[in-house]
Amino acid sequence: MARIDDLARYYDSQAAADRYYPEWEEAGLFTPDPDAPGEPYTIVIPPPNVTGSLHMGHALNNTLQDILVRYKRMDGFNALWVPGTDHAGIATQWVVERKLRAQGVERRDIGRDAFLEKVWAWKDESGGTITHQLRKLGVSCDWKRERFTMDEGLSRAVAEVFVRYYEEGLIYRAERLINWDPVGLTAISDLEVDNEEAEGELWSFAYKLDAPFTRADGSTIDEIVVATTRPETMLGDTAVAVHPDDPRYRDLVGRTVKHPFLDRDIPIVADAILVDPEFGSGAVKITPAHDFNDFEVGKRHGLEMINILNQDATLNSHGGPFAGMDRFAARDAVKARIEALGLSRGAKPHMLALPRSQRSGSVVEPMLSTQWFVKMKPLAAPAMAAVENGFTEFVPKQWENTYFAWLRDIKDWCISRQLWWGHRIPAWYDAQGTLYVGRSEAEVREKNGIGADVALHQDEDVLDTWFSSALWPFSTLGWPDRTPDLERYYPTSVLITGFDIIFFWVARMMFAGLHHMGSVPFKDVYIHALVRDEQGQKMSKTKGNVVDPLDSIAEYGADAFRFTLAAMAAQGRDILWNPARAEGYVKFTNKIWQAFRFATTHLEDYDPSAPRTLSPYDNWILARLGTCVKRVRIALDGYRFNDAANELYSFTWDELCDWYLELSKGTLFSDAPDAEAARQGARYTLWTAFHALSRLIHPFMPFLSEEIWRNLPGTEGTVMTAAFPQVEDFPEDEQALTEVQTLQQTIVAVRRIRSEMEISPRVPLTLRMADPSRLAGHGNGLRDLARVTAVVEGGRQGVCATAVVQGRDVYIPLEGVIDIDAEKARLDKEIAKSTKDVDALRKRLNPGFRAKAPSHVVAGFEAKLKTAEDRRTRLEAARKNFS
RNA sequence: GGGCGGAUAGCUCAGCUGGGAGAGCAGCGGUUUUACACACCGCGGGUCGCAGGUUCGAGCCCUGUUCCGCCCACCA
Repeated sequence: MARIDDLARYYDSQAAADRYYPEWEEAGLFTPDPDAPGEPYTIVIPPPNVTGSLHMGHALNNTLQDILVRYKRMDGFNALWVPGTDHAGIATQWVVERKLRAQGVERRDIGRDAFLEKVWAWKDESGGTITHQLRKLGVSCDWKRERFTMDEGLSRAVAEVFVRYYEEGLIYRAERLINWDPVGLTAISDLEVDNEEAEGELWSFAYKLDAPFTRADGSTIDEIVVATTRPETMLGDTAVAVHPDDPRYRDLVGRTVKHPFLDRDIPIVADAILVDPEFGSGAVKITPAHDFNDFEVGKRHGLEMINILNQDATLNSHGGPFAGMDRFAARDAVKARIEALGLSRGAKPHMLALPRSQRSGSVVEPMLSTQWFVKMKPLAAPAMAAVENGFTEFVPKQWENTYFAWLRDIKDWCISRQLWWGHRIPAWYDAQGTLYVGRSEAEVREKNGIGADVALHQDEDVLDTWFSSALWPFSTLGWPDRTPDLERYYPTSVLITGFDIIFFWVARMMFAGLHHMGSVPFKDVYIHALVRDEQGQKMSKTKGNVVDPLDSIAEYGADAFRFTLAAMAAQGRDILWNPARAEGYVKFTNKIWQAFRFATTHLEDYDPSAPRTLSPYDNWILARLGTCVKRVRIALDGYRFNDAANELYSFTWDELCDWYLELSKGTLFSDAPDAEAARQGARYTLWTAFHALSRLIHPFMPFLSEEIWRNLPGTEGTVMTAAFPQVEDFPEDEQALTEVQTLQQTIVAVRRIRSEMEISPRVPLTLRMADPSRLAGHGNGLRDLARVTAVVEGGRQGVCATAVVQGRDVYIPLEGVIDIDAEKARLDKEIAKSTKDVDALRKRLNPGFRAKAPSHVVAGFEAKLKTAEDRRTRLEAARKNFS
């Protein structure tokens, strides 16, 4: 049995973590049994990049998940939290490429297989980093079920989904205009492009008509002026578009202009969709192969699509004299050439959106390319409907708008990447280029009757990383097999993630889950904020403002660190990391620990079966505990992590420590023989309070709570699997609440008088009041907390300070203790305050209010007014005694 | 261009369905009281961005507006 001497003077979170975490893990406490009873509660982790390391966003994200999982597990749910990592195609491949490049090796030099070996080696080397860091945070995910997006099972799921989509016509291969990253040398999806505002110029030049044209009014026109921010694209121009109703150009539609230095005639077409006659010259050069709008125009008018770029964005042979030049060099060269020809028609500054690759930062080039796409409209519709119908709910709800907005206008998803690291597309071609899609080469051969003598080669491309992430909620549970886990734990209960991946991930999981599982992948989606630095800046390595969660754990301990994140996680708002808050919560862990040490001194030989009587203090704190349980549950059930944390904080500090422990001391330290039952009552209450508190704080502070649990007599096993406290365990007690409230107000009143009149806490005081019975039995409390040594029946006598507690006068005889002026001044201040109070209440209780406000509200304010008026009357009476 | 947040005490932020404005930190004053000075006791401090409106009553609802931040978008 623990004695206080066994408990460290200060709580050591790190030591507790090192002691308990491995124990929990080895005992299999993170690993639920699908056959075990209990309603399932499932969370799948947003898989971090396998070779990444923990940042504050992860820390917040996983702390919140762990709080929920621990809470639900304790509350009787069959709780599963599936951890895992993502192969992060582009990101990981690039890291390895960079490492190789440092050794002077390019991936193409060593070839695909050798390169992939290097990536796997890197994955094996650094892949455990982040999961070990997560353990430091204390997360209770089931490491036995840890998955990786490229492990065997998940790769099978990817192939399966690909084939099914393909067979249903939802995946197709086509030549389309896509976003091309000329540095990464791969196609990327719309989401991977960031548009950056940039200053550029809108530069105009003239296309000469093939022959001067005499118009109906007799005038002659020989050129048409177009404007562009990317002059080099004129090398790929195959039309000039004007608005069909534009009187300036209407008569030119159908004629042609001559390309100034390429052997090409360019038709003038009418296009009402693209052309805004108000903008620029009202004529638009059309480059169908390098501009998304122009591409559409090209399709509408059957224009030739001329790709002028190589993969690295140098000009290809279609660039004529500029072939081989970089696109930006070509831009200047083309301009110079046109200027030299006297066709330049001026330029003006122009703000433009520069599309940049999220990964490489290079300027993305719209490029005509054959890629694989997922047809989105048929998948998006059910995904929207599921949220509209409430099968999945976002918290906070406003994010549903974001979700809808994206899905509503969604375009087909380009899923092929010209990378090596990732799931290779399950498609094969024979020598004639015939395409076969299947789960494996063997299946393709079998299904299509292709013998071993016929060579097949697999598509070189891999899939967008998010293609596999989209399957995460069911692929991790064993799909496509109907595993016990899948049956039991799908759909998951809640997804906890950041708003930045609502499109990338959440929406895609929604449609994948609906399509392949027939139901939503999660019931709730809790969207949490971004963790920023103190100035509200996004944390980034280049800014040097990154706070490393591991440093924070080392500094504050995982318990306080987690509590800080939870306490700061107000819905719908970014978290500005504030070390002062963390320091404050370190003190909170200390406070709990010290209080527990105190409790321990009284629980050494605690015998729960000993006869006991409960004091009003005992009943009071137990009732308050019940309220705390209720509020914490409501808060957690509503994903109000900060509310739950604040409730625990204020209950523990303000009520348990500041009041109950102090009030219980009189009993606990009493050596009166007849106080034994009361002592046992106080011990019972102490024990009960810490028994409950350790469980209540466990989801937030797993190690501290375990340390308490283990050292609390009469507990068994681990707090991790103890039942989360129920409201019903703690009876309400109106009488105790009232009684203690009276006592508290009296004590506070006395303390204030002491403080304001500078009466030393050592000077004992007497209270005089008309009805001392109201404080009967609270002599110890008054003595210990206010150093009031006597309460006598009677009115004002001699020089007294006067306080009004709950509408009754309380006198404190101060003969010889203070000077009268101090009490006068104090009373004047009180009266002024009271008057303000009364005035405000009278104003509120105007006729309109009385007539229209609900009667209980009116009654409430009337009572308040009466109290306030009474109080002022009493204070004024006290003041008169001095005048 | 469209959409979404935020603006509340010196600082950092809570404030759920409208019912006399809160916390932590900082500040000021006091206290070696038998768990804790990482503590205890007390105090001061806000026209809730601005202007209107609805209401008996608005930090909260409506309209407008200013600043900050974010997301989406093809005006050449």
